Amino acid sequence: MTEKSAKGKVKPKQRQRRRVKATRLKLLNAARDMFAEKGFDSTTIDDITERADVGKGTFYYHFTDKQDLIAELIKRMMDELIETMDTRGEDTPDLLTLLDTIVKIHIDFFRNRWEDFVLYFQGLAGLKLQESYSGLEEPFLTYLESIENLVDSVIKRRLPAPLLRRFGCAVAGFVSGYYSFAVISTEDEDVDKALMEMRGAFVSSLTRFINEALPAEKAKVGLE
Amino acid sequence: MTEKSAKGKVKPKQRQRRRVKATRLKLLNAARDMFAEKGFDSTTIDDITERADVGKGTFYYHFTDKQDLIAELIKRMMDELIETMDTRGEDTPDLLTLLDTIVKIHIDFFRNRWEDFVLYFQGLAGLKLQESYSGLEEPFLTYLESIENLVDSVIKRRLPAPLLRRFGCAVAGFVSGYYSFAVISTEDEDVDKALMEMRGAFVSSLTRFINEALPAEKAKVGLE
DNA sequence: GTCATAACTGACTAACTAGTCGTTTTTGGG
DNA sequence: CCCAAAAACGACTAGTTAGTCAGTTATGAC
Repeated sequence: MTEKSAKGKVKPKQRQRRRVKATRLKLLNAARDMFAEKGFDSTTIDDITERADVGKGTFYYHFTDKQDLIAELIKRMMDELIETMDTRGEDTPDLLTLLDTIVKIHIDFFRNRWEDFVLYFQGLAGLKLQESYSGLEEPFLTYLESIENLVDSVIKRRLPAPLLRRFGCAVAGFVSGYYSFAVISTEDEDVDKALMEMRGAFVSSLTRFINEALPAEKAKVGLE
Repeated sequence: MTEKSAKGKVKPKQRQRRRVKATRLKLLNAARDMFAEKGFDSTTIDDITERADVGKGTFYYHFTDKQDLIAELIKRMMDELIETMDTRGEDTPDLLTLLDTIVKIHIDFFRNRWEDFVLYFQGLAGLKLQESYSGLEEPFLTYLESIENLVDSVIKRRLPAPLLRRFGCAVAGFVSGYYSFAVISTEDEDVDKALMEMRGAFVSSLTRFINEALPAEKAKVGLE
C-alpha cells in the first residue's frame, strides 16, 4: 500500500535531498572557514551566509541558531576522527603500537586541516565557560571514551575506569597541548613534521606514563 | 630645581594613585570574572563596568578598549606565573627535580584560580585565529621561553634551540592539555588532586620524553 | 501543464553595544 | 577656603546584528 515499502529502490525527492544537503554543506564549510578567521563569537550569521553565498533566511531554514550549527560542525569532525581511530586502531597487538597509531592519526587528521584544529580548540576552550555552548560537551566526551575503549581493549580491560580516564586525558591533552604551543612558537617550520619526528618519544612517554601512574598494575600491563 | 630630584621621599598625589590603582583593579577583576562566565567576545564593556560598579566612562579612562584590558590581564597572570617559576625553579640540581617543581607550580597556581585558567586557555585559543587579538602572543612566548631557560640552565646548555623549544612546548602543552580534558571529564572529583597524584608520572614521562626525542644527546643529559 | 509543497530570499525590526563627551565629584597644592 | 587638574560618571549616538516574515523560485506528483 505505502509507496515506501513496495521496493528497495525508493528515490522520491532525490534532487531536492541533494539540494538540501549541498546547501547545508555550503553553510557548514563557510562557517568553519569564518570560525578559523574570527572565532565563534565574532562570526556573524551574515558573515556565514555571505561567504556561503546564500540568503540569510536559508540559514534559519536549516539551523535554529549559530550554536546549533557549531554543534553539528564539531560533531561531524569528531565523528570522523573517532571513526578513523576505531578503524585503524582495532586489532592492534599492543599498547605501544596503539598509541603510535593514535598519535599518527591525529597528526594526519589535522595536517592541512587547520580549520578543524581551530574548531577543536575553540570548542574545548568554550567548554570551560560557565555559560558555555550546550551540545558541545558530548562529542568531546565521546571522543575521550573512544580513546579509552581502544586502550582498554588492548590492555585486556585490566584497569579501573578512573585510571583509564586519566590516561585518556593524558593522551588527548598531550597531543592537543603540544600542538597548540608548537603552532604559536615554531616559525616557518613544519609543525606536523616536528610532531611526526617526535612521535616515538610521545609514545614511549605515554607508555611510561601509564606504568608510572599505575605502579600497582605495572606487571599486568605486560610491557617492558 | 625639580621637585622630584630633591629627596627620596616623594609622596605627592598618594591618595590619587591608590584610587587609580584600586579602580583599575576593580575593572580587571570584574573583567576576569566575566570572561570566565561568558568568554572574551560575549562579554560587553557594560558587563564589566556594571560588575566593577563603576561608570562606563571610567573604563575608557583606564583602557583604550577590551583588547587592551585583556592584554594587561594576561600579562599580569603570566608575569606572576613566570616569576613563581623563576624563583622556585632556580638552583634546582637536576632536570627531574626541575620538572617536578614546574608541574607543581602550575597545579598550585591554577588551584582555586579557575578564572585564570580560563584566561590562559581562552588566550591560547585566540592565538590560533587569523584575526587574533594582538598583544597576546608575546606573554605566551615569554612564558615558553621562561620554561626553556630553566631547562636550558639545568642541563648546562647542551641542547640546540629548536629542540629546547620542542621540549618547552611539550611541558607547557602536557600540563595545560591534560588539565583541559580532566576538567570536562572528571565529575565531582578534585582534578587538582588527581593531577598532583600523577605528578611523578608526568615528570618521568617528560624526562623520558627529552631522552627519547634527543637520542644523540642522551648521554650528555646525565640521567639514568 | 498545474498545483502543492519544499527550499530559498532579503528587506525589515527590535535589541544591543562600542565609544563619546559634557558634566560632576574628588584630590592636592597653596 | 579656593582653584585647577585628575578621575569618575552616565546619557547619548551611530552602527551593528539576530531573528522574522511575506514573497519568490524550484521541485515533484499527477
